[in-house]
Amino acid sequence: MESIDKLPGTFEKRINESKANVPTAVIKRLPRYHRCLTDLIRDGRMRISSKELSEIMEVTASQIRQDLNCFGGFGQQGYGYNVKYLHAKISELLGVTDGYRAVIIGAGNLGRALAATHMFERRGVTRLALFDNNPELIGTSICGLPVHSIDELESFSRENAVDIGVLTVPKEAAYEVADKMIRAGVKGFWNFANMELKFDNPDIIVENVHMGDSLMTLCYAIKNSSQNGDANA
Amino acid sequence: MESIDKLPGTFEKRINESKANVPTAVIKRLPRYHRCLTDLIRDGRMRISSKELSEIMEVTASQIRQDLNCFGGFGQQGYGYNVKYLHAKISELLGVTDGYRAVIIGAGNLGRALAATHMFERRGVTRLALFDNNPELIGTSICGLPVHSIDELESFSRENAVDIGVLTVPKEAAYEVADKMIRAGVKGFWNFANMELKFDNPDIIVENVHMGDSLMTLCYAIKNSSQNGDANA
DNA sequence: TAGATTGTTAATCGATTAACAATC
DNA sequence: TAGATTGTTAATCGATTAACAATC
Repeated sequence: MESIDKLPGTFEKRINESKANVPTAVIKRLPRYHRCLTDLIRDGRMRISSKELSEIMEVTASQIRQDLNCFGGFGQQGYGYNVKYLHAKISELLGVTDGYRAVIIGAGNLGRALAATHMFERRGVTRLALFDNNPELIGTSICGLPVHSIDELESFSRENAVDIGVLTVPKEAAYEVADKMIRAGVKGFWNFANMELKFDNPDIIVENVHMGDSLMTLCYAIKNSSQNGDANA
Repeated sequence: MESIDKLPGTFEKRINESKANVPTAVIKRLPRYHRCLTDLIRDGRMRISSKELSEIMEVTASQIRQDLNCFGGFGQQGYGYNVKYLHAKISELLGVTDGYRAVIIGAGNLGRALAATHMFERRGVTRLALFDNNPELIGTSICGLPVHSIDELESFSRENAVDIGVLTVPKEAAYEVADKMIRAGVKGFWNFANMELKFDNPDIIVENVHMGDSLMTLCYAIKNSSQNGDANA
């Protein structure tokens, strides 16, 4: 928005471009900026330069300025960035201020662990309920969240305007569960089912989590560290 | 290795290069190849071409051939790739055959969820125990894994040649716990403590997991999907 | 004003894709 | 042998870094 008065001749073009064409690499770095700024606020920092932030985050100052400028001029020449303002802007970009509503499907070990964290609320996401098909769990509550029957998932999602489905179901059940929710207007899935959930409709967003991939990356790095490594190195 | 007889004049150079300089981007794709090949084996497929694999995985055939060739010629011209052989080779690269040994530190909700999965053994990693400082849990067993006191962590790690520490402790405790394990010869950490664990020693490998970042990426994508998106688009 | 630091353009680097010769 | 498909080189594309003019 700031850019409008700076570049009066081209503002129409700039509005359209402001959020479009942001490189994926930049988007994936936003949560880390957000985390880092949260820490800086906690420490009472009021302002920070790209130089200093670059030292904390171990990236280049150039990258920080380039990244932030994908979304507009959040800083001020000669001053740097206002920590709280930048944090607020990035929160906005990441939808923290939109109050998305989520339900967790599957009340197994992972579902329960996700019910127990503060991860959601800390990021502006409200959890409404858990869903499972185990009659012993239905009607109980886990970490303050009611456990409902999967049979009620579609109507519940519709009536409560659920935005996000957190899938901790066995992979065989993932599509069936997701389809119900899509019919009820759910827009995004956080999928822990260890398979690539995918829909033709580009408006349905899926974030597939593969914890095992992360473990394997760790094993690869251990195997190839200088200490261990291949014998012919 | 195969490259030796193909390029007799330059083999010394090639041995050094064979595993060195593999782009990070390639390494991060290996677990997905591994998963996909596991599925193909389950389905009884014997051979596959880069073309067909590219269609299944929705990447280019060129990328698949380029990626695999970072590690040697696993295929055969005019034939493609032998599914089982390729799977075995990638398993080897990822250390699945090395039988790494892990312990989980923290028997809270996440620690328990990790105790319950088959994620580790499926990737050749053996879990030996959980550690916690809650006296009520010490001496019990969770999903077949004994829960020990944190006080025993260092000696246990040394005596049992533990390779990997899975950290599900509060972030304030992460370095203290990790340092103990490093003294005991632990080489790698799978860190869920939601902070960047980092050591000067390049032989200590850390894989920092930030589940919350993944949730935020999902929210960003929902917010910016064509359906919702910014009003001025 | 002078100093600092951004926003932005240009240069570099790395990763992906295309093309094709090698070869099974 | 002819057809298929890899391994590999060259071309393209995207992402990162460097440099500096704009400006607070």
